[in-house]
Amino acid sequence: MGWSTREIAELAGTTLRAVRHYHDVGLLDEPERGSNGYKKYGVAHLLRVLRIKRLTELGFSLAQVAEMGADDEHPAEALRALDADLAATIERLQRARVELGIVLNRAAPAELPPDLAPGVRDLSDADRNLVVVVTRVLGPEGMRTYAKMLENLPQDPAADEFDALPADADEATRADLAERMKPYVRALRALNPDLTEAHEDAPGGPAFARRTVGKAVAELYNAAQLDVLRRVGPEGAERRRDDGG
Amino acid sequence: MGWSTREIAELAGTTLRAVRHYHDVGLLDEPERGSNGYKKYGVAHLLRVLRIKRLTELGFSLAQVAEMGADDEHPAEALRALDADLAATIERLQRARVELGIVLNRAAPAELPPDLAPGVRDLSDADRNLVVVVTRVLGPEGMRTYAKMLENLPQDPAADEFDALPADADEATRADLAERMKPYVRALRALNPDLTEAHEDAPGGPAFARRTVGKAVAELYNAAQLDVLRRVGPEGAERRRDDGG
DNA sequence: TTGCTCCTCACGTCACGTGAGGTGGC
DNA sequence: TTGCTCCTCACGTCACGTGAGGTGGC
Repeated sequence: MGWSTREIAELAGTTLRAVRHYHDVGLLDEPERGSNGYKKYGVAHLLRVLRIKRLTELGFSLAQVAEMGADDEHPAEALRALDADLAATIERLQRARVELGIVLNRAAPAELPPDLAPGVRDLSDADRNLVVVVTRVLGPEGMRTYAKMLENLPQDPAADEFDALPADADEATRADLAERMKPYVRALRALNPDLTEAHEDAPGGPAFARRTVGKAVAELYNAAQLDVLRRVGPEGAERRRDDGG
Repeated sequence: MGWSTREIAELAGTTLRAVRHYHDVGLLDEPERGSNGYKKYGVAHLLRVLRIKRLTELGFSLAQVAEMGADDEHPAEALRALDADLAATIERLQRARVELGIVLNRAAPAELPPDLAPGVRDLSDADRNLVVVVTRVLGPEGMRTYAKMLENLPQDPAADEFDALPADADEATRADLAERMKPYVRALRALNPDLTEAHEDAPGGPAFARRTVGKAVAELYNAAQLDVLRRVGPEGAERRRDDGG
């Protein structure tokens, strides 16, 4: 009579080591031993292990299980808190699945908030990376403005040319490209007059947002591209199609 | 120029220590240092940290992130496997919430499979614990038979008396109670003829199931109750209303 | 000089997993 | 004697958390 450690473990659907761990942390009383030193577990132990297992599967830590004591009463408060946790976790995982779906469809890199994904599909690598950085510094209001812009990007006939511009492109090429991009930038500004204030509610402050985006631009585009941007925008390279400052 | 460790951590929405940990495990290259030894991070680092963070939030381990390499390609296979994992986890958590709801309504102890919960509402503590043990040893077929029995328990007018029977109840009391319980046991057997084979598909074998349930009965009821059970059932105490052997 | 940020060890946490080395009954 | 199960240390794992002690620019 009396179950071995392996037996209660299997009856409870858990492992040898888990049962011993519950002894170690004081969650489970040690049973009597046989003459050979083997533990001999009873029904009370099995019920206890089942209770521990169920509660941990529900998401309680062993410390919380210990606090809840040995009686059969489950404090309603703890249960309700856990239920809220579970609901939040489920929502988080469901959002994760949605994002996974987007990534699987190659619609956007995984680092982007899902609502920005559609507008970003046709951008170059550098542009997409810039979008990722910008989304890290804007506040909620600026984010909305920015997302709206991405959804309504005008056609830029010189976009491919800009993206492919070699770092050592000569002066004439750069000047010509800048001229042909000016109408695009004007159209962009006309379509998105609010863009100028997009950085205003940045959590780190407008100045930090501006510096951060400026640094990203400087690192993501090559020398010739940066020169073209300087010629195109009246206020310097920080103001490409992606920045609101 | 160049972000500090704290800055990329905040830009990426993670912690100082996490960024350093990514260095430690080789997931993130160390950036150049300033003359004071401070690290100076660039946009590529930020993008990398964001990628690591997004992938780990999706449920990948750091080792898996490392395997996926530094490029922007997310192996579709890994993503699909993860998606299946997420779906399973969500289902598990949703089941957990359902069970939480049952426990909150005091309808059953948390250790019971949810579909058995309704029939168990009115049982004594000992009976409920016996049900818990029985559900640990039966196979799927036996479980169905057993659940059906719990849903159709006949009325036992002597149930309260049995549950309250003191361990030192005298001979006359025990004999009388046993006589009055016999019709109940007969009715139970008539309603559930399959119960005799409920242990046949037990995963640990019928013999183990029988021994386990017998041990549980012996521990859950007191001496007088066990004596009554012996008198009531033709085959001994192991055959109370709960056992199918 | 005082604060503040940065740095590098290095041990702690949580819930066990995984041998390492030894014993006891068939 | 060989296998098998049980036992007790005790270190390992994973993704960081948390001080401990020291440095550098304002």
